[in-house]
Amino acid sequence: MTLEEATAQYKSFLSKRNMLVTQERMLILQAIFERSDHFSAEDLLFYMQQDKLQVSRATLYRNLKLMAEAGILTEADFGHGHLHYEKVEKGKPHEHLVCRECGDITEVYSAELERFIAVLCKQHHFKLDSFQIQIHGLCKNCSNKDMA
Amino acid sequence: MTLEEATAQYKSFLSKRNMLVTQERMLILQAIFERSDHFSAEDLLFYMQQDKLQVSRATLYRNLKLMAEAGILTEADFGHGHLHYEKVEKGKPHEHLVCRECGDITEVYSAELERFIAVLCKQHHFKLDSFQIQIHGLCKNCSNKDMA
DNA sequence: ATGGGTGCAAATGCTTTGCAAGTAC
DNA sequence: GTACTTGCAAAGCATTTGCACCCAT
Repeated sequence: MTLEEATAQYKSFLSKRNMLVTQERMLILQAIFERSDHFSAEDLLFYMQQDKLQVSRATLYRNLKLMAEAGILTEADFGHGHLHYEKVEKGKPHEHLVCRECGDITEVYSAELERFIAVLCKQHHFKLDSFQIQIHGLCKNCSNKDMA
Repeated sequence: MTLEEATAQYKSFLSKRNMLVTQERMLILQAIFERSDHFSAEDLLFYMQQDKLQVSRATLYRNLKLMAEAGILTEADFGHGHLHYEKVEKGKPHEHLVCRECGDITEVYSAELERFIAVLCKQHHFKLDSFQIQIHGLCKNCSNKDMA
């Protein structure tokens, strides 16, 4: 998704809800598209302040939640005490390898795995919204370090 | 795992670490075995206070973390603002269906799914500690209610 | 003009921590 | 006796909220 597409999608979402297109909302969207990785609300706040993109903490938190509802971002909790956000991408993997040593998060994709999730839901008459798979352990780098 | 087995395992863990077997630790263990489901620290605190099992909040939090390290409990974060704990059971499923409506958590098991996780890790040279699969959506009951 | 939006600071909720007193070994 | 533990209250951190002022429509 490009910034332009996201902007269009967000504006449409906002107008459907009778919500306003504010400078702050556009600034946040822009800042998110200058980053490509996972980020926390505080990360983005810091980043925006560096860049002199002025938005208050409260507004940022309010809008990250809103953008998740709008389908621009996904929210994920890796048990690090804060939420992670990332841009929604078509065909984005939902599998995360979280390293307990360096905290690094690698995304992986397995179509087969995803097919199984769907089957599992069907079996349990569960209406799937979203899913995430968190795999905790040691990444390649850190397990090499461990041996040294 | 029975209370007796868990007690033995915990005592062995504690002595390996030169930690003491206190009344509080035994009370907490006991309380956990009186419950079968998922619980949060605050749930358990409330429950224990009802039962006149006196343990302070600080001690409870400290010991839940410890019991997770001891392999008696597992910690899971479903993005509800607090951690969930549950007793470790041999062959316990790691898949959770989390209902966005009623908050209910159903555990499901798929050996096939678990096999895929292992393969995925191997492919990425990732040393697996643990994993969890969270599936968010509407449970059978709530999706029926929705239609009404 | 007017209803939603923003910034600020205070509040919240879960969890952690410093410290003095208590207890298992 | 001497660590390790506990309880208390205070601190910490991410996040939310009340409210007066502001701005997009």
